[in-house]
Amino acid sequence: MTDRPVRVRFAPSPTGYFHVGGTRTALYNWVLARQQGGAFILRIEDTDEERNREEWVEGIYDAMRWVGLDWDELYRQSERKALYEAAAQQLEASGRAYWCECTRDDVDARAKERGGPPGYDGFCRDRGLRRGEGRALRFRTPDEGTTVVHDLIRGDVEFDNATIDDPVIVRSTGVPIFVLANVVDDADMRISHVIRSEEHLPTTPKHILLWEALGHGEPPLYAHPPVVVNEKRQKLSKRRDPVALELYRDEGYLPDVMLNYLALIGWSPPDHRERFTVEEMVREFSLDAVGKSPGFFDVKKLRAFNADSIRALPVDEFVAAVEPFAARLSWADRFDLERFRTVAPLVQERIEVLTEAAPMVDFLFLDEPEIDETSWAKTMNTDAISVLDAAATAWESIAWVPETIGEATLGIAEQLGVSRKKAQAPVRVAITGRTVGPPLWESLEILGRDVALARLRAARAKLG
RNA sequence: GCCCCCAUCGUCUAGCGGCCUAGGACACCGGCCUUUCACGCCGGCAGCACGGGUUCGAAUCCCGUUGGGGGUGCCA
Repeated sequence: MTDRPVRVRFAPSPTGYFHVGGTRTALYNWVLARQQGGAFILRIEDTDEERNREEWVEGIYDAMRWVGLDWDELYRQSERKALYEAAAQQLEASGRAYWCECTRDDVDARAKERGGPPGYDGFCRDRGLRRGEGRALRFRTPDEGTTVVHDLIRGDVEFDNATIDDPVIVRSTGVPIFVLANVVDDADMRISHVIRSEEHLPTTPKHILLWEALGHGEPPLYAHPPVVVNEKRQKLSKRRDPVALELYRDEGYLPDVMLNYLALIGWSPPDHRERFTVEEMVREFSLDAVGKSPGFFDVKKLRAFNADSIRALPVDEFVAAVEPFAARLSWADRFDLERFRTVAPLVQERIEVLTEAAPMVDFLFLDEPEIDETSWAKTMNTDAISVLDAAATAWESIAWVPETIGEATLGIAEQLGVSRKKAQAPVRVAITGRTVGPPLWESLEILGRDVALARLRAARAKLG
């Protein structure tokens, strides 16, 4: 069984935004396939017609492409219904499945009445019902014995068959349920390893039982990596947590950083490095090195990784990466890529996500700096007037390069008997609008002497 | 309720019986550098959930307790 060719699948359902948790599951699958020279299959599990939407399917493709998880084969379950129907008929014919007309309310009511555990009680098991309106097909699970899940991450997990209810496998509408379609496809696609998140572990015995009932022999190898959780340690939810991968893409996270960080929730390379490329991961990944306990999705650490990677980017790549984000700015028409290129190295080491890049140097592109009120109030005191006047005078005749601009500006401090900080701050606010930003002397050089002097005068005028 | 999983600093983890006085990273707090911010460098805070075993020796193995999570759908 282990010498079967490696064929893995990632099987998302298009019922919402593409999830960071799902990205990690996809990554583990993809890495194993690439490492073993196997196939990575993308299977869209769109059997639930009520909840699926075509735009979510597109979202899956976009997200996978963004992080570079390319697939070798693509399937959609909505196009494979005949296969599931055939499997259902086979199970019915062999007596392993039966039609049931109980509604959810019936099942609940009976459970309550007998005071036992909730769940289906096998009411229609031997009623010999035929297919018909309002009837669903249930799989008859064994009443005795145990089913063992051999899990590559967790070891053997044993389930008592008596605790496994008969699951519905075909809805009364004729549409197959996840468990059926999933097993039929895994068999048909000759999947060797089923790697899916921990939440599926409790239903895995049903998959195995079904697999055997269908006569497929040895089931695939299973591996259930732990779930990714939020700060309250609950499974990330599309509803309450910011988990859409596209959210991170739009905020300016690098795709390789996403993969690196996500891989680290539950796995680390043999030498304990934290930063690695996908190539390195393909080389070193091993399922039995995947941890068992749930991991918190820590955006702060993600940001730190991202900042680090942005800094390490060759300048040209950094500039190219910023361009699409600049295009979304409210002042996008004023943005100039070549001018940005001149400050890019200075910006690069000061941001954590790409969306922060252009706004940090907006004053280089706008006609007038956008004044931050707090910064202004903090710096534009009575000393500021003499500082601004002195700067204007000093700047008139010097060579317009960072070194001399710096010398001249800091010279004001001595001349006026104020601290260097005090001399620099009002000038920075007059020029950039804020107390913090990229190195000022370099910024001034790019801005040019005329514009610089004009901004000094404008600020001076506002002070009266 | 029942079934299943999990348990090392706040967080992600290293550790797979002696190398542990428990290592790294993020976060946080100091300091240095410095035209602001950031980078960089130096330092600090902080953890084996609890109780029993097994063993010469346990963070590591076993049992129990507690805690957390997942499942229990005609969702996936």
